[in-house]
Parts: sequence; structure tokens; C-alpha cells
Amino acid sequence: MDKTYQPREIETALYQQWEAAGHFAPSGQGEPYCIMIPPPNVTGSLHMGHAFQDTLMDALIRYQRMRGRNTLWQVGTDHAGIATQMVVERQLAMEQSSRTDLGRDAFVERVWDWKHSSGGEITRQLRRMGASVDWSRERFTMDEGFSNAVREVFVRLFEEGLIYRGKRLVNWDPELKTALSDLEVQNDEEQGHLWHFRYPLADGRRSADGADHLVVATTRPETMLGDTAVAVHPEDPRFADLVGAEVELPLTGRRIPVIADDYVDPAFGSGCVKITPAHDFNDYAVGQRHDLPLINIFDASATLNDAVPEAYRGLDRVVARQRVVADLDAQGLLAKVDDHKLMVPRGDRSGTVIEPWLTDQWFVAMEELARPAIEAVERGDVRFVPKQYENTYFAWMREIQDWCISRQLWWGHRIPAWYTDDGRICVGRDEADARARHGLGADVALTQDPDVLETWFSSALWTFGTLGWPQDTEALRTFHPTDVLVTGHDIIFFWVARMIMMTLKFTGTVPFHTVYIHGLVRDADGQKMSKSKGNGLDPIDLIDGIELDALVAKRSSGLMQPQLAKKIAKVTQRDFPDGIPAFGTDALRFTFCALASTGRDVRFDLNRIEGYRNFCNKLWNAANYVRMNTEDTDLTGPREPSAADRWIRSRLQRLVADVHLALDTFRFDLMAGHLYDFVWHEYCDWYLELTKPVLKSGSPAAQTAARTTLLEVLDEILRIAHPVIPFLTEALWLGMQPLTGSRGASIMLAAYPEADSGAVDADAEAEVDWVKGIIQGVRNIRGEMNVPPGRAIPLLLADGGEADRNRLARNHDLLVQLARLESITYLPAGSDVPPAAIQLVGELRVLVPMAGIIDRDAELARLDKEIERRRDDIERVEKKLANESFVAKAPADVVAKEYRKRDDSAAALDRLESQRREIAALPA
RNA sequence: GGGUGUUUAGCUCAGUUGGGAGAGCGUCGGCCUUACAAGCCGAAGGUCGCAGGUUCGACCCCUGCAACACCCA
Repeated sequence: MDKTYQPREIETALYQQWEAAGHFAPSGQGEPYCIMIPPPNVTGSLHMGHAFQDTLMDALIRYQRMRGRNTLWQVGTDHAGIATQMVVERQLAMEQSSRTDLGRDAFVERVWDWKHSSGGEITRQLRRMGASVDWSRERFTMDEGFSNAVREVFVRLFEEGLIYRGKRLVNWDPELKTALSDLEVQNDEEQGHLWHFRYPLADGRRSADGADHLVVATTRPETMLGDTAVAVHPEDPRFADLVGAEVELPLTGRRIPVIADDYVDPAFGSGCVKITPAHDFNDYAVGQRHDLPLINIFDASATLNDAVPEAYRGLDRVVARQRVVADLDAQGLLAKVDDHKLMVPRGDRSGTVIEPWLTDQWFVAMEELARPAIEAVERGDVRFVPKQYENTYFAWMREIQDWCISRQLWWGHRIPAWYTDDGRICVGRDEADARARHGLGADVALTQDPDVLETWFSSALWTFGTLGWPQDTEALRTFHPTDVLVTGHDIIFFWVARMIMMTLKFTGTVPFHTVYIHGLVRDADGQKMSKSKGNGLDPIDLIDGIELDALVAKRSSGLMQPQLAKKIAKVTQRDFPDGIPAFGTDALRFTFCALASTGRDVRFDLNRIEGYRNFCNKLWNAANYVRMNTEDTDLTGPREPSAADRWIRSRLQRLVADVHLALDTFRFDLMAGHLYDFVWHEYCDWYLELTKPVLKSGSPAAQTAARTTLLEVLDEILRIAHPVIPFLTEALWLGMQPLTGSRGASIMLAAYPEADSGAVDADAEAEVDWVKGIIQGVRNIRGEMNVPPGRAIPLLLADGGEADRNRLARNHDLLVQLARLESITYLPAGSDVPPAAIQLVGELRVLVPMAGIIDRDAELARLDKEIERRRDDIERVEKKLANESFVAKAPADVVAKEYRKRDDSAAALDRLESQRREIAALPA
């Protein structure tokens, strides 16, 4: 074994070994346990969020696999309609070609070519993360089997009337010319203006304050060409008598009514709102309530159409805005313009401003599907962890809107609907099926709907569609419902909720019993990692390391705004002046687990991963120590375990119990913390040190006990840690097999340790605490008094009792070696004590003679600090005990504890003060 | 505007039924001590956002306020 931990040399080889041996596939034995990976976008590459999520899933899967469950972790990607289409369109553009040049069939073929050659980069990267997914069951949302499920669901929902086609306002991307889901729209606050326009009252009407017009405020002046009403609040006295009147809509020559609606906030702006039902979601709702006409003023590119006066036709929406404002101003109708912050919706792919636009789309009626999905969570059939996310889920589900599922794209599941020339809609699993269902002969011409289904429609079927549904397969019966879904809170609505609805509808069961929601990974400053900000990290770079120049180049490439490159280079140089060192997969995984607390954000800080890389190295070296001290030894003889041997086993049992609890409650951070603490601060800091004197000069039976304990505890540590740091633990576990006697091809198939409360040994724990107390007392004196560590010192013990004497007898050699002592003398009661620095371990006085070693004033200062601390303790306790209500009302054991505390502290204070007097009496 | 969450050491965060405030990193001091300098030993550092309330007792429960973040409109 190398002296230093070298992750690069073990990780890739071990993964290939595991995969080749087929260890990732379900064993076929035991109770099933299944996790479905949230299918990443096929065009994507592994980002920190994936790496985080995959680590947690893999930890769960490896844990359950080792516990004997029949585990399936199923992997796959989604076809990402828009993203994938854009990737290929960009390629075509570079070849001076385009989607329309190619035609639909050739284009789709081209996308498949791209998918086969370049898609799925992310699944290759998953291997670097150590993900133990069953590659043989890898799925893609456009696979034939899965596509059958998608069509089946569409047809059944349509036949039940839950899918319908209708003209509705949708999020329209005028650049990509497709509808978008809410998820694909980013709402961000931007600086804009609020324009105030005067709309003249018709028929000579006057407002309450005598004005001949109403003032309306808008952030989108150009839409006024499509206004069909002005709304006021029904209880607003200023406008009460104008409801029902009309205004002259400027520029258009149209007259529109003044209506009353609760939607209006009388305190905002002028209290009058222009209503444009065809171009605003709120206005649309108002229009429905008041039966207002819809005037669509845009074409698919958001250019003004023939519904507007001739002067404006053909204008782009940006130009139209300027023209409308200028024209109103010229007519004296522009009251004022304020600066105004507003939320602007932009397409997350195109970056262009989204238009609410009226088009024919396919929708899923949600109400009937939502009800059982709400009940499933209410009943606890699906449980969210952390629980507060259930409120998020309920809030959305109870006000759910019908779901627009059609997209004007070529890449995706084509909607299985055909139209006759006279406009009849025929839905079927394929064209022949559609004809048959509608009794249409082959002679009737049918045209298929050109649109495709949005990607989320298909991913909503992920858990059961990938297991073979609608066929009743063995896999479906075994692994569905799945156990846990691990995902981020950003897609609760768009994916989790829809999966619950669709799965209940079509299988009658929930898709998963638990939804574990993890935080979203941010950079060290708490900023969202994003390509455009150039603050992203590639998990693979953390594993392999990367030079500064390469990192800068990577972050600056393919930017939407190339002018940011300079800034990104600067920030990168500031944050990573020496690039990123190679930390290895295990360190990265450990870091992710340690960061996975219940918060919503996870800040990724390089200092953390460095610390956990060091932890890996620590464990590596501990194993090295164990190997050096156990190879070529005979372990078959009798064993005489020391208190230390029994202590570490006892502590180990607590670790095992803590880790099970942590994993069962998805507290990966606590799991990592327990592991770190035990390995570093108990096994390495103390147990290994405590074995050294034994291995040097203990009896053969004591040595055998120490060696077997070293090995057995290490073996358990490796198995406990394996779900988090699979590579390191496998390398050590396999390497140590000749010594530990463990059998098996891989640690990933070994049994996960189970807690054994019988091994908890309170006596051993007390004794080791005593030993640690003395050693720490001496170390404190050394450290504070600047006594060189190399200098052996004589130690005196005084007072204490029978137990202390017995413990000294058993642990004399340990103390001498670990505290670097020259000698230990237990003073008889009443004997004179030379001037000494003191530490207390219970009743026992631990004394380091000062002669020639310790400075008088320094010791006085140290004592004063300790005395002060004790006085504070006593003061606090006495105050409590002086309170009659406390003594009367607090539980008896709590009160007794306070009394004991007071007595102990008083005794200690007494000793310290008398010691101080003696030292103070010494000549300076 | 509605909702959710956060506020604990210089930084990042734990704190599991209310009973003496913790970790990692950083800082300071001392060490190449035969597993590990990616290490070892010691130390310093906190009116637990603010104000009330409940309680014998509050980081923890309740109310209000403030700041920040996110979601929805």
C-alpha cells in the first residue's frame, strides 16, 4: 500500500471491476428496494447538483444492498425536447443548414444520430462518481417501450375526457415559436417603467374629481392596442358611478367599458387597470369573468398583426412600444412615466421575453387527477422529508391549473391525434387505431397533429413506464412502488406532483413512498452556480483536479454574453489562484454527505472537500498502521482484552446505532459527522495510540487481543463507511482480507454492521475516560507551560480512591508512554507535596512538579483561569439551588444533579485555591 | 401583496421530546513523536437576530418586530 492516499490509482479500476462483475444488478434475493434516478437531460453534463444527488442515492442504495435488500437503482435520461432540438439546430446552423431545410423526418433522424454519438455524456460521468446503478436497465424517455406507455396514457386520458384541446393563453416563446411550461419560464426582477396614460371618458362623463378621463398605469404600453376594458375595484368610491360607462381607447378608435372587479388593487397606481385579456394571464381571468372579447394583436413572432390600426401593423413589439408611447404623448395622453421594478418572464433556453399568447394547445384537466394525489400525501402513503415540503406540495396542488402539454417542436413524443379535412379529432395509439376507433376507412385523409408532448408529460410516467407498463412485468411487480425519490425542491411541482398524479391514475399505487428533498448546491458565496455567471464547478474537476488556465477557459467558453469572460477570469483567479487540486471521488462524496443537512441551500466550499480528503488520508493511514502491526503475526492464541479494546468496541456499537438512525432519517450530514468523529477522534486519536504500548511490550495475549480488535474494528469501519466512500473502503477491505479474514468478492456485497447493544461496556468507557483525563491533564500543563513534548516529566498522583489506584495499576505503562512520563508516583495520604502544577481528574490530583520545568507566574496565571471558571460554575449552580421554586418543582434527578455539581465544583475549587496559595508562597 | 424558510464562534453549519452552548475550517502557541506535516499537542473565540410571553428553568415552545433568501401572485 502507498504511504499516502492516492485516489486516482484505485477509483477507475475498482469501478470497472464492480461493473464487469455485475454487482450493481438486483440480487434477486431479499426484500426489494428501488430508487429511480431523476432522469437528467440527455444534452446535459454532470453538474454539482447531479453529483450531490447521485451521491445521496448511491449511499442509500449501497446501504440497503449491504443490508440484504434486493436493490434496483435504475438510471436513464430524458429527451429534453427544446434543449436537444436547439443543440442540433445550432449544429445545422454551422453547416449553413436548418431544421426546415432538412424537413421533419430527416431532422428527427439527425437528432437520433446526435443522441447516439454525443448524448448521455452524463451517464458516463456517473461512473466516475461511483454510482452503483444497474446499467443493464438504462432507459431513455424516447425508447420504444417507454414511448408506448406515453401514447397509452395519452389515449386513455383523452378517452376519459381528461385531455382536451383548446384555445388558451400560454407562455409563448416568440423566438423558439413554441409554448412553454411554467418551469421553462424564469421570472426575474428587472428595471422597467410604469407608464400612466389618460383614457378619455366617452359620452362626456366625468370622474368624481371632475376629470374627463381615467388614468391607467401599465408596464407594457404596446398591449393597449388590445385592451377591451378598464377595470376598477367594485368598492372604490372614486369610480363607483363610472362602472358601466365607456372610455375612448386612444389610437384605435374603439370604445371599451369600465368594469368593476376585485382583481384591481385600489391602492396601486391610479386605481384603474387596463384589461388586455389576450396578452396577460390576470387580464384573461378578468375577461372570462366579464365576458370580454379577446383581441390578439401579435403573430407567433410577437409582431403586431392585422388586429391593430394599419400604422402599427408589422411592427416588432419593442418598436411598437416606442411608437405607442410617442403617439400617446403627442396627443397629450401620456400623464407620466415612473421608473418601476417588475418581474419579467424569460424563456430559460432562448432568454427572450415570454408572451402570454392565445393558441390552440393540448391540456390535461388536473382537478380530478389532483384529488387522489393530495389524499395520498395526506394519508402518508407518500411522505416528504423534510416534512415542510408537504405544505409546498399541498399549496400548489389545491390551486392547480390545467396543464399545457403540447409543444411546437419536432423532437419529442408526437401527439397521437389526427385530423380529418373537416376538422374532426381522432386520437389513437397509431393512425390505424385512430381510424378504427372513429370508423374511418383508409380512403379518408388524415393529418397528424404536428406538435409533440412536453418532456415532463413523459417523465411523469418514469417510475412505472420504465418498468414495462402497460405490460404487467416481473420488474413492475417487484420494484413498484419504488421506495425513495431523491430530488431538489425546484421540481416538486413540475415532476414530483405530476408523477404522483399519473402513477396513481394508471397503476392505482403511489410512485414512491418517500420523497427526500435535498438542498440546491451553491458556490462558496451562496450564489447559484450557473453557466452564465461562470461560477460553476464540474464535479469531475474536483475529482481529477484542474489547472487555473484550463478552468478559466472552461468557464468562459460558450457564454451567452461573451463580454463577461473577463470578469469570470478575474473571479476564477481570485477564488482558485492555484487551480483545483485532485481530491478524488470519495472525498467529494463525503463532502456532499456532510453538507446534506436539512437546509434549502448547500454552499460548496473548497475548504470542506480538502478537509474530507484529509479524512480519507487519515483512514488510509490508520489502515496502514493496522496492517503493519498485524501482518506476519499469529492471531490464533488466547486473547486478553484491555479496557481500551473493550472501550473501542463499545464506542463502535454507539457509532453503528447512530449511523443507522442517521441513514434511516436521511441525515447524511449526521452520518458523515458520526463517522468522522469516530474514525478520527476515537479510533485514530485514542485507540491506535492506546495499542502502541501494548504492541511494544504487552503480554502475548494482550497483543493478540489488541491486534484482533484493531482488525475487527477497522473492518467494521470500512463497511459502515462504504456507502459514502466506496472506493477507499473497497481498496482497503480487499487489501486487508488476508489479515481480517473477511471473505467475498467485494465490500459492496458484505453485510452492513448492525448494532449490538450487548457490546456497550460502561466500565471500559469509564476507565478509558479516566486514562484520557490524566493524559489530557498532563498535556494541558505541557501546552500551557511550554514544556517541550520531548521532555519526559515525573508525575505525582494524590488523593483519589481505591478505583484510582486500581486503574493506575492497570494503565501505568499506557500513561507513561502516552503522556511522555519519566515516572509516576502515587503519594501516600498525608505526605508532603512538592510545588507542582495541578489538574484534577475527579477526586484525583494530577501533579507535575515545577522544579526546573515550570514557571511560577505562568502556573499562577493558569490556576487563576481555572479557579475563575470553577467560581462561575458554582455561582450559577448556587443561584439555581437558592431558587425555592426550582427545588420544589424541577424533577428530583435534575435537582440532585445540581447538588452534585455544586459539591464537585466546591471540592475542586478548594483544592485549586489551596494549591494556588502554596505556589504563591514560593519565592518569585 | 400571500406563503415558506433562515438568523448560533471570524467563515460554513450541527444542536432529536426544555435541564451545564458544539464541530469543521480559520486564528494563536508548541512539535518532523516510527500510521498519517493531507499530521500531532495545547489554547483563544459566542448577551444563540431584537423585544415580550409561558415555565422553577428557553438556542429550543408562543406572540410581535427586523434583516436576508426562496416560492407563488
